[in-house]
Amino acid sequence: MGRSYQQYCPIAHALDIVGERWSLLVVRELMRGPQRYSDLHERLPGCGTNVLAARLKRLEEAGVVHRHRLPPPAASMVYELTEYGEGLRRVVHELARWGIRSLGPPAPDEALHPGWLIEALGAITELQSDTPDTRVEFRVGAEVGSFSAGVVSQGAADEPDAIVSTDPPGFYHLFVNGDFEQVEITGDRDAVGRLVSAAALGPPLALHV
Amino acid sequence: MGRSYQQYCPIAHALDIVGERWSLLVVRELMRGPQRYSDLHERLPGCGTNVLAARLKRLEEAGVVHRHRLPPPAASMVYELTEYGEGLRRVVHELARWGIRSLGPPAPDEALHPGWLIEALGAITELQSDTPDTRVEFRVGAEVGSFSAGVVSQGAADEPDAIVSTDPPGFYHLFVNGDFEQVEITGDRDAVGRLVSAAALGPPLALHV
DNA sequence: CGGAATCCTCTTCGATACTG
DNA sequence: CAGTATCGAAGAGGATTCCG
Repeated sequence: MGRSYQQYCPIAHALDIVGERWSLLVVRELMRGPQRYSDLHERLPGCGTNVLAARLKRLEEAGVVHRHRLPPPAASMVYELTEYGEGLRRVVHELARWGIRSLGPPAPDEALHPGWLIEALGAITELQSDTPDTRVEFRVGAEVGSFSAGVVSQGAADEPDAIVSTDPPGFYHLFVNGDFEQVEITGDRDAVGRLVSAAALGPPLALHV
Repeated sequence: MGRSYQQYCPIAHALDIVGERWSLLVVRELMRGPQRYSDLHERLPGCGTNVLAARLKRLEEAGVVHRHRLPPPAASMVYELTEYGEGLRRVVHELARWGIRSLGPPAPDEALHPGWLIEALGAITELQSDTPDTRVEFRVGAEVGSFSAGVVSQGAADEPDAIVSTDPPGFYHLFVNGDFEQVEITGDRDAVGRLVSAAALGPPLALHV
């Protein structure tokens, strides 16, 4: 176990559990669903095997992660978030919403992992219940996801108000800069506008060091 | 600078900025307002002077913190959050909301820092706009704070629907366990109930290691 | 006195190699 | 596949010293 901050404070306590290096990225991976040790290791380049093992053990002790063996024949070990661990989804989404403002757009040829769009939509629209009747479908590169009545789902939308087609940089500029120049919209442009406004990510930062 | 995760991901990027040990606790302190170096050092026991200096430098580079000199005669240096740094408030509050579930109540004689109540109310009621007309005043130990129309403020409330008097453990049990046994309420008990429900912290965890 | 830079020890990280 | 063992490099923590 890492060293505790030794303060009676919910924030310090939370960081005692998930504040060590790699911990929240392990959680990020498990938010995609149960994963095996080697899946995690593969998706976290730079994380030593011993460090990953230590983090998983710590997270399990703290009730964030549950480790269990799959039923035979595929009798391998998988890790998954507990109900308490699922509670970190909001934390991670808020962190993503904050981080995106100083991240900058992806390079046009940046390799994004499959499923990124659905997670991005989830984080962007986290907590937004003020776009109740808006339905928008996003087609970004090879990914398709949609936002409908406050819920994000993979794949095409049913009778969307609008369809947004773009590439990852265009998607970034749409939500971070409110820039509609790099997206192609068919249908109700205002529906997209409402979604972007509701996301309320805040202005981007000039490049930092 | 610490070592980067080297991933194009808003979460990894955010953690590159504030994921190092002590960084988010520095931010927590600055959320109380501008602070001098020695104030921060005093409030972060266990944090070495070199580590604190390094974190502040990193946070300044990243546009999270702004450092400036107070006008004479008190020509000392103060650190404060930038607009971008203020954006971490939601992250920190979500972390607190998550952490509180496994923290357990404070010891009856636990020394809490002045001003804790107002921060606790802020985190607990973060994002809760579904209690528009509720006004509750809290008197917890030496601290007084109030919640009124979605806004938290220090001191007594103007014509509150209810006044809650208790000690810190009672305050904890009220919001985390929904336990009204350890609080004394004058006025509209349901107003307090609505606030507790809206907080929606989730169930507490059994003691973890 | 406030705000660090330096020095030194100890722990943790990250990479590789190895084992049930 | 799922880790443990090992080891050099980097970072944390504590005390002291230096600077304005």
